[in-house]
Amino acid sequence: MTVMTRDPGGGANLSALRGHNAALVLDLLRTAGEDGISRLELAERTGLTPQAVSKITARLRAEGLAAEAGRRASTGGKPRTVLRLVPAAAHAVGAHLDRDGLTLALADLTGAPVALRHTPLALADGPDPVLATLVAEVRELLAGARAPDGAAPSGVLGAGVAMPGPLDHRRGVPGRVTGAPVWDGFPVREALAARLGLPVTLDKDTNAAALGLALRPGAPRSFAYVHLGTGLGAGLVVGGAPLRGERTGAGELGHQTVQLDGPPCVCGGRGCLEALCLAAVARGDLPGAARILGTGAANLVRLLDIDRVLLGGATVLAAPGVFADGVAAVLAGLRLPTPVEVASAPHAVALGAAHLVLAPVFGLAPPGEPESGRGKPESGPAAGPGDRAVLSSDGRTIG
Amino acid sequence: MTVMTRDPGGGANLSALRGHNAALVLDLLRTAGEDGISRLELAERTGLTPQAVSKITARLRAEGLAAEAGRRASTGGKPRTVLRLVPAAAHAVGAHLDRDGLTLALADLTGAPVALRHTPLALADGPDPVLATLVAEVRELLAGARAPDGAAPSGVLGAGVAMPGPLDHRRGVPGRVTGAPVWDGFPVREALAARLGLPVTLDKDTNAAALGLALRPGAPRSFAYVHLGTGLGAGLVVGGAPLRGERTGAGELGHQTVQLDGPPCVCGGRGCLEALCLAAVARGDLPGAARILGTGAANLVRLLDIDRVLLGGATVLAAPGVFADGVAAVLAGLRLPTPVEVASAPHAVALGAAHLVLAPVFGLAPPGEPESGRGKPESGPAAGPGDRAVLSSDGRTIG
DNA sequence: AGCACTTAAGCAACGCTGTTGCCGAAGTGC
DNA sequence: GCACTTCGGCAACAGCGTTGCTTAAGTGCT
Repeated sequence: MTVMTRDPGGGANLSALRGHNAALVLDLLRTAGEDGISRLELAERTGLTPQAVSKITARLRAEGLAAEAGRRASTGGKPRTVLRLVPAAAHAVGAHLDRDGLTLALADLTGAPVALRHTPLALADGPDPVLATLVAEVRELLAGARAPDGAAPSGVLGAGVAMPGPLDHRRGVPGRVTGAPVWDGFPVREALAARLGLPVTLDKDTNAAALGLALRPGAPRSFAYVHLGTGLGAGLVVGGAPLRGERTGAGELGHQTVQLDGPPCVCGGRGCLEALCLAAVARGDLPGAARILGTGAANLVRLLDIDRVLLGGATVLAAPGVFADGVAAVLAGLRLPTPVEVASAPHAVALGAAHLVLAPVFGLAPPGEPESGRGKPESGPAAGPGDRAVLSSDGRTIG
Repeated sequence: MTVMTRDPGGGANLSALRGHNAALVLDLLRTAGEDGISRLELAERTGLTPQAVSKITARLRAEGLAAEAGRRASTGGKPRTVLRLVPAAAHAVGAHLDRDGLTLALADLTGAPVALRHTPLALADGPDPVLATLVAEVRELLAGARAPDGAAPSGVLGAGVAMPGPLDHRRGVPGRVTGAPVWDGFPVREALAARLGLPVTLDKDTNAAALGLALRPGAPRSFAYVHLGTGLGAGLVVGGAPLRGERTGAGELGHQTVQLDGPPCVCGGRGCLEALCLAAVARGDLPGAARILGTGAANLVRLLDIDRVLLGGATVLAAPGVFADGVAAVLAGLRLPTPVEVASAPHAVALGAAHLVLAPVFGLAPPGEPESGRGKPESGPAAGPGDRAVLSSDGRTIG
């Protein structure tokens, strides 16, 4: 029952312990949402003593992250006090940097959108103009999201940036972005962090979307977010956390071979799922495309033993019923009981990108940083280890 | 740097903290192997203070799990004292329950085999005769592995059992074992635990093999163990830990569709990798089988972004060069730099099964138990939470 | 040889964690 | 109005890693 999954280089001191439990409680508060949750429920769910939960929630309340919100009905004694997350206690910027446009979201601590922006933009123009636009747009976003009293949004924890792969989320650097070699190896994370004055996290668009979906209350522990738009990709969530692979390459569903002797693909292979599926779409055969997509989804379900398939992307959203039914039919034909749904959340990627920043607050493994490097301890001279100083309320620095 | 990955229901108290750090140190001692590792290196690798490492290693030495073993060369001051794991401090039984035979291994704390046994056996005979044989064989194994002074092997922590899927590692119950419906739903883990008087962990054969490979020193963080024998399956290791999926079904590589319009398969699909690959083997076309297998491996590498492909199983081992070269050629043709190797470890599954018991000692997530159940805290009335009592030296009970 | 210097590892005091035992607060139900 | 139940905070406590200092055990220059 103890369960702190190991992670090489992850010695735990008291500060880490405190942070771990605080994150755990915060996550339960987040999951409880509007309903809230009582101290005793928190104690039951965490396995901690009620007294420990009292101390932890007292700290969270002092930091402004949680607040009391009414009481439950009595069951014969003193009624339980309900605690809730304070959504406005902190915010995160999410940026979806796509081939033809930039979508920005400002999300509160619960991940709910507070402000949104969209600007056309050509990713192929390269880092300089694109990042300049991004920085300017973020500033506009934050300026436009002032509270009625004119105060800037409190506690901006950082910015999450989602863009098409391939890239390396650990180093925060894109690889050969399709059609835009100018991005290759450009240190996006560092450059943006310096210009925004905020911590920046970079991830692949599908991973960000999947993360956002994974953090919704009631989300299944494992699912695949299958995105069919101008391309085909997937975000894999296994055991509640996105599966990124060693080089952020996981989820490359588009170039799965599903036809050994199929037509050659630009990737060097034959019979790639993306090529076959998009070809069907191009000739107007949406049910055929759905069947092919369903085969890819079935492969995913069987290989990873996941609980659900979520479909998204412009092509799917243009005919959601056709794709949902087509994919579900393929799974049913293989006697796989996995439910299929269309994830129609608007701005899913931009909001998911914001979750890149929010997730660590709730104890979900952050995507960035070495994370193991085998031997590199990066013995922290900077600030006390495991401090949750991220959440002290001075994070509104922007310029 | 804090990094204790979250796990719902996983509140951490001091006892858990202690266990976590002890497991971390034990894992580094294990990884260091014969070379050993000094206290200061342990401190650097864990991020803990040298003094904390001193205390932890003192406890481990008191428990008999670690011992001093010589010193390093001086670098201008007092030479570092080398610490090593004591292999004989604890043991684990590993059982590979295959369709036609039972292989047993007794492994020491490092996972090295101390004793081995093999008996022919028909899995299809069902639980009663098979488990009776298993229990008798385990007793023979332990009796035969006495030290020169006649003492039974110290600290038998439990027994790991690996068998063909499908099954549910959480409940410890097989599903519809191919060709043997008598096993369906039989509580193997509970029944064996009661009859052996030992904790029992159940897992799929490929998962066990992959776990064993993952725990070898120098193993890559992520790899796929692809097993081609009478069937085709895979064990997936991602980030150092086996990926089992929600119902132990992950790794079902055999029924990945790689030929949309291929021949029908018993599973209900068409063009399944297993059917195509085995058909090529049956007609003597091993290079063809290797190419097909390579396509399946390439799909894995791309989907999961893993570091290496390990091949195993009787069919592969009968012509290792052909398969290794064939698979590697397919990957190279797709410009995937992933190395391909043949994992020729004998008794890989039985030893991997022993690792099912050993892994938790080193802080790797154990495969059994609810692990999250969303809300079920199973508040532990039994023994103090997180106690490492497993390793107190009275574990030799067998009757 | 002898001395200064460097590095490793243990001892003692300390701060901070969750835990335990107890008590007041705030309801229900007879 | 009183007994009972349940919630949640206060205070004392045990145990964790940390800090400051001391001792052990080498190297290298004089």
